[in-house]
Amino acid sequence: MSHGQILRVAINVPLSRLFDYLAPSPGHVPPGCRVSVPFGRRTQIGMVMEISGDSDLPIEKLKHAKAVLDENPLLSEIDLWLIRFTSAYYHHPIGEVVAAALPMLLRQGKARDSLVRKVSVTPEGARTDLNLLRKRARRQAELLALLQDAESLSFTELDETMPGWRPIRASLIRKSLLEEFETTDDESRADRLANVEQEIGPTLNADQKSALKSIRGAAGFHSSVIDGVTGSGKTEVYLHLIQDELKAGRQVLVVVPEIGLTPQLVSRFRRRLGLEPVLMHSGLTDLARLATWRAAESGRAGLILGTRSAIFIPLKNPGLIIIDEEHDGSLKQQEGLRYSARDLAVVRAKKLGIPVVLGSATPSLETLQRCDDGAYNLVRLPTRAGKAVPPMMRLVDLAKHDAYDGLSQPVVDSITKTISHDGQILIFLNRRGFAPTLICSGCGNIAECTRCDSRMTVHAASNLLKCHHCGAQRRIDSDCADCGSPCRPLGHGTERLEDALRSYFPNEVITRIDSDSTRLKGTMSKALTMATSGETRILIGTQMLSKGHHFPKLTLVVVVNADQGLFSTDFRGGERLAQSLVQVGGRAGREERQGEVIIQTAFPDHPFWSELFNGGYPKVARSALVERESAGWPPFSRLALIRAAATSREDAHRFLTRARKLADATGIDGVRILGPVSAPMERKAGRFRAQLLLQSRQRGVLHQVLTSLRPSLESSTEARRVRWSIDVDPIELF
DNA sequence: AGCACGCCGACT
DNA sequence: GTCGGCGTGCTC
Repeated sequence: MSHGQILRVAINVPLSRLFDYLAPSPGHVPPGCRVSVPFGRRTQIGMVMEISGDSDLPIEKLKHAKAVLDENPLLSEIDLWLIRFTSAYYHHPIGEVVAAALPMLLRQGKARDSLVRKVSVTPEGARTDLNLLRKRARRQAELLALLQDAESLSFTELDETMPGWRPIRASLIRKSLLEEFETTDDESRADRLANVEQEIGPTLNADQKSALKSIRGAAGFHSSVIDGVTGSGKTEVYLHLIQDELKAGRQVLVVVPEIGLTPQLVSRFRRRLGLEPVLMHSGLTDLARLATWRAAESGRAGLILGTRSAIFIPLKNPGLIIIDEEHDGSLKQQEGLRYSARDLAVVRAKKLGIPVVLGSATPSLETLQRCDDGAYNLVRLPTRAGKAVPPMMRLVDLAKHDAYDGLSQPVVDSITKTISHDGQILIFLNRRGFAPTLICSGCGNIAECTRCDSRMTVHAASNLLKCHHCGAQRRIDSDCADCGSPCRPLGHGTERLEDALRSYFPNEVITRIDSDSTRLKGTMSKALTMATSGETRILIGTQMLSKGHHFPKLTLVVVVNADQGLFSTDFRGGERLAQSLVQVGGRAGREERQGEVIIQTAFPDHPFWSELFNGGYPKVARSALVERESAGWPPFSRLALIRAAATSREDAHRFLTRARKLADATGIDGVRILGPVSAPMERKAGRFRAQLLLQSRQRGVLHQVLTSLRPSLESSTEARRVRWSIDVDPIELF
């Protein structure tokens, strides 16, 4: 018996099933359209995933959807397929996957082409001398300056950049210096040609040519990996591939790590391709994200450049997907829907029947293994383009040389020498192990966070103790709460290092770039401008400096302490350390002068070093693969981690014990279950954390277990008292 | 998740 | 006698 069409709708709730509704009125509602539906006591926006002739529920129990929000589907069949795949593969509620795939405004039910109120300068306003205006009306000049630079800005953008601008706008409109207009965002942000002439790139060297040939050679879906050392001209190869697609009228999606999407990269694409790349990243306003999404979906944007969430953007006419820095951890989301943009890129490209290119100077072991398997086509760019030579690396033994305030004498000497040659220096700090703590000189008590199992970090400049795990902060106590003796900082923080450098080199420009020193808006870009122009002599920073920036005079990189990575408990420790050293080392040197990398270590005899120095990253990667195979770690097995956090330790463990029982009860062979165990840092932000690790040689059985586990866990009573998640292919084991 | 219902403790 | 705590159930 037919009941007309039943809409199977995904709703943004943590439940892994669809909800059935009757169409609001007779007529066809295609999948991919949003609907507003009554859900419990409230109204929700949902996505029609499929149409069905019947329902598991009695028809009379079904409600009617209230309205269809889209005339045409927002998502194509293939886009919907990607969402279903993601939900199934990562064992994550489908409604939440839809939410992750859509820009906020679409999630909230806004029209895909909303009218936007904008303001721009009139020709007269463009000519107005700001200095003259500034004398009588400072705020008016400020607003006019913004608009002279930007051409036009929306009301929302101005609300954010210049609070209280609205009354000022009125006076400027009265003077005919500004005008107001309405537009749909797609018109204003089309894939317009930039006002720059298309720049001609350098001639490709033999390696680049053969890489291009090899990638262009195959039609339809194929995965290629460009293994190219820093400076080998990977991006040049991308540019040629992108140009091919643009000429053929197809779109290209380029995904980069969070810190890789720099203005420098964008302007390079703009100059070389002669078009404005459309951007998607966390720094954009909701409206700007919608505009990008819309430009991609409508096909008006040729090149879409974004961070991991861009992997879900619909493309009208897709031609190629590029994942740059494919080894980078930020391509994997670490909360909520824990997906890997790199892995989804490959399945998406396969479904679309288009090529995918993964690029890195330090490919992940997972990717190298798939090259060995023959699943991916590996192309190498083994030499730096032009005349540049790779940097020289050496170790400084911290057992032989005291590193007062983090700097050993050989390092100080090298810095001095580099300065005399007008070179720049980058002091690189691995994130962990560099936090100065507060210790009591009497009883040795160390200041700890009250909500986490961690020590507080001293921030001398603000006179605060901060917890880097939960964000808690408090004033530095001058005396110990227990014994009353005075407290003092212990350990080398970036601040102490900076102080030491300043006393050694008082006449040099020294800039520290990290999340603390650049929290204020604009300081980051100012610091980077100074550094890239060569004005800054010594740069101090963390991982964020190792990618995407080019410092023209940089010839010396100092790695202050690499030892935490050497003895990491995580099986990925060695791979990560090698990647970050090679990446940061790649910043050093230029055509005329060889770069130098100095690494301070207390363990110069550790076998890791001889591998790295004799065979570089490929050697480290090879031997790590051998180790992984014999230990049965990924990529030779598959992992899934079930995490739980609760206000009591017992609740977290009880939930995971239940999960383990359920997993055992499936009777599926070939899955090893470890735990539950408490997380190494058990308490974080006031919650006790524990985890259960599932491991299998075959992906299939692991997923069978998870598939049967998820619904039982969702409805288990133990789940009420915990926050829990499933992490498939975790990269952070703890 | 978000919301209502329901059943036990300290307040006007 | 009520207000409100959060345990339990449910959402087509």
